[in-house]
Amino acid sequence: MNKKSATIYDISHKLNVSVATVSRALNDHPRISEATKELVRKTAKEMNYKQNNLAKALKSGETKNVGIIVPYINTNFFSSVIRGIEEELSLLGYHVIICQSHEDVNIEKRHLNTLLNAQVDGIFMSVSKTTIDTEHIENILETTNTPIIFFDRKKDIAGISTVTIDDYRGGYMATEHLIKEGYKNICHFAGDLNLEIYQNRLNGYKQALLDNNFQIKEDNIIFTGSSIDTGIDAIKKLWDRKSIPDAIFSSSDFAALGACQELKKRKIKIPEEVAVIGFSNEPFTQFMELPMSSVDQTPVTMGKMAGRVFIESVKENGSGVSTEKKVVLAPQLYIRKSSKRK
Amino acid sequence: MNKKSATIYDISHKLNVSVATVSRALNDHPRISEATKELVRKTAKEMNYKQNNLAKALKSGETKNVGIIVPYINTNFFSSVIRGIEEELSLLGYHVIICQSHEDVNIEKRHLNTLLNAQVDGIFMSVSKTTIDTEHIENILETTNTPIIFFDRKKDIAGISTVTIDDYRGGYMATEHLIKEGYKNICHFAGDLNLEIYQNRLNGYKQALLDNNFQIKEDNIIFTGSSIDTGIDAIKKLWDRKSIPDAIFSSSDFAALGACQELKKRKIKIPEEVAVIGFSNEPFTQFMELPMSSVDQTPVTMGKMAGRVFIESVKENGSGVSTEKKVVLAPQLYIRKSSKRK
DNA sequence: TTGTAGGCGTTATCAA
DNA sequence: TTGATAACGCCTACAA
Repeated sequence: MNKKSATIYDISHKLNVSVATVSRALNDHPRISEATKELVRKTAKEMNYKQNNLAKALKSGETKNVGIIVPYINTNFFSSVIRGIEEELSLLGYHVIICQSHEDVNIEKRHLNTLLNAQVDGIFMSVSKTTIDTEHIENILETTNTPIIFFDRKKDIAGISTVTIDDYRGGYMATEHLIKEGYKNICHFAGDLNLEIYQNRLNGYKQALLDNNFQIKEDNIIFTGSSIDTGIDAIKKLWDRKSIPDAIFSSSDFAALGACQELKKRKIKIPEEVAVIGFSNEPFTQFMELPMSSVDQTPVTMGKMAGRVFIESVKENGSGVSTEKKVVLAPQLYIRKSSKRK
Repeated sequence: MNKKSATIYDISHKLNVSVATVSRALNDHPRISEATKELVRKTAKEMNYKQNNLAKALKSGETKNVGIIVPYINTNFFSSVIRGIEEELSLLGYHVIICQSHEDVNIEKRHLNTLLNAQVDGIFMSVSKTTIDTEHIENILETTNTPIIFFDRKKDIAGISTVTIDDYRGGYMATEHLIKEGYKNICHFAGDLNLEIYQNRLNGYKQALLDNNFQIKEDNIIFTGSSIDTGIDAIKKLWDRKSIPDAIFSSSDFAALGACQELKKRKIKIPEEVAVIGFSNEPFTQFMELPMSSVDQTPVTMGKMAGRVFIESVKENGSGVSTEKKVVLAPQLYIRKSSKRK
């Protein structure tokens, strides 16, 4: 009952030629007569022959598979990056293997290991929030030839190429925009500073303030997560004290959304009394009651770039040298009603 | 400069034992002394040995990889289903390979083939809109043992398990809800009827009308796509003629969104003058200016169920018998402001 | 132009 | 308890 697919042996038997001939014919080897090629191809089709990439990979050392590790796949940002990578690489015959770390460094480690065991040709990853130590990653670099490419959430490790957006500039642009709109007391919802992206957004915010002769008030920096609830809590916290901000630059769209909800509840008008601007340009931002300004991360482009960086590193690996690439994409500010007072 | 990872041969050399012993020790074979096991494991770690799953797969015939083909990965629905599948299967040591068909049956075919070449243990798929003929799929069934599982967008093919939601019931529920709210002239935005899901949603809509003594007016069935623009166009078309509906049940959230936008533009009040209800419960629906009612498809659950169906079929395949499963999940109606008149 | 044979890294069978 | 060896399916020197 088991249908085993035909191998080149089966074909060679049927045709009374050697396996080598079959293999070469199937691979369009120049020194095989057109007649045999034709014959082999025809019978291969008849016998429903399918090449076993496993065997080929075992021989060649190339699986034509790459792994991707992200915290969760079902967010607009990560699924869009994956889309970009897949579109860039599937044309070149690569398959894309997806793993979710659930923001847990131990799961991340496990996936890294199983991907390596699966002999992937490369690994794309955005580190989890709990990835503080990076020994497990550096270790791979030292002991294997498998290229690793960080996208978005990177760590500074020599020899690893990265594709990111300029989060600093994103933070700067958002803050500067608020200043130009006349807001005076701008607060920032900062994310987990263990991740560079949030560190950079915060720094951009700070520098924009300084460059415009504003003071940086530590009280105006609230740490939130990337959920609606943390945004709600942040508003509660802010309004419980004296100095109330007139603008919020949030490092997360979801926290910004929570802020909008809580502000509405308190009958505080956006953007008249308080401006709100988020980060990521999640699809929902443009459909909100009050369309929300946000910083776009061009995720599909990021994925495509990451794919290209990988391809280059594969080529280089063949030639011996290997230099890391650091691609930095420009963020794009989408200004909508939530931050336009003028 | 090339770092080649250690094999069991390297270990066997170093320890002066046979490869067989090493292999058995690593696999915790009962008839190997604890001492050698310990020694082997220790040196394996020292030499940074990593099992080559390729070789193992070649031998065993199991790659522990499954393929998933979806139109696009970066939509909430598909990425959530994938999340479910990944979470269910990664625990069992499987990896998940993602392919996008871009709604093109030819790309779908190509992916199907390369996945088969990659020796995946199973294939999950949601067919593309251009998949009319299913010969290429039936062919796989006949010539391989690779189980195929359809989720959401299925085709009726004997021997293929499916996991779907009850779209008929979803359509019925949505329409009935509108009727109970007192709407009298309910129109339907139908999707591509080549896909069963849209056929079923339409049928549910019709039956709900009939069961409540409403007439089915063919004019009230507008064919839209799954984009905002098609929803806008639909409203234009409807309002250009005499009998204007007082409720819209859209088979797509995006078309429903387009409708809301166009209605607002025309100063037509939702839900007082016209009710709107969508399908898919996309994240943006709850954050809209006027939160929109929608039918939830429980995508993560769908993915998990699909994973389980696959596992069962793997077990069965070992035992010889193989019966197809048809899992139908219950849709969930989320009633929000856009359809509550009372 | 075609054939022979070895090897990729494992596991499993048969001996010892 | 361990060892030798064949086999998984393919590719590729080397030979013919």
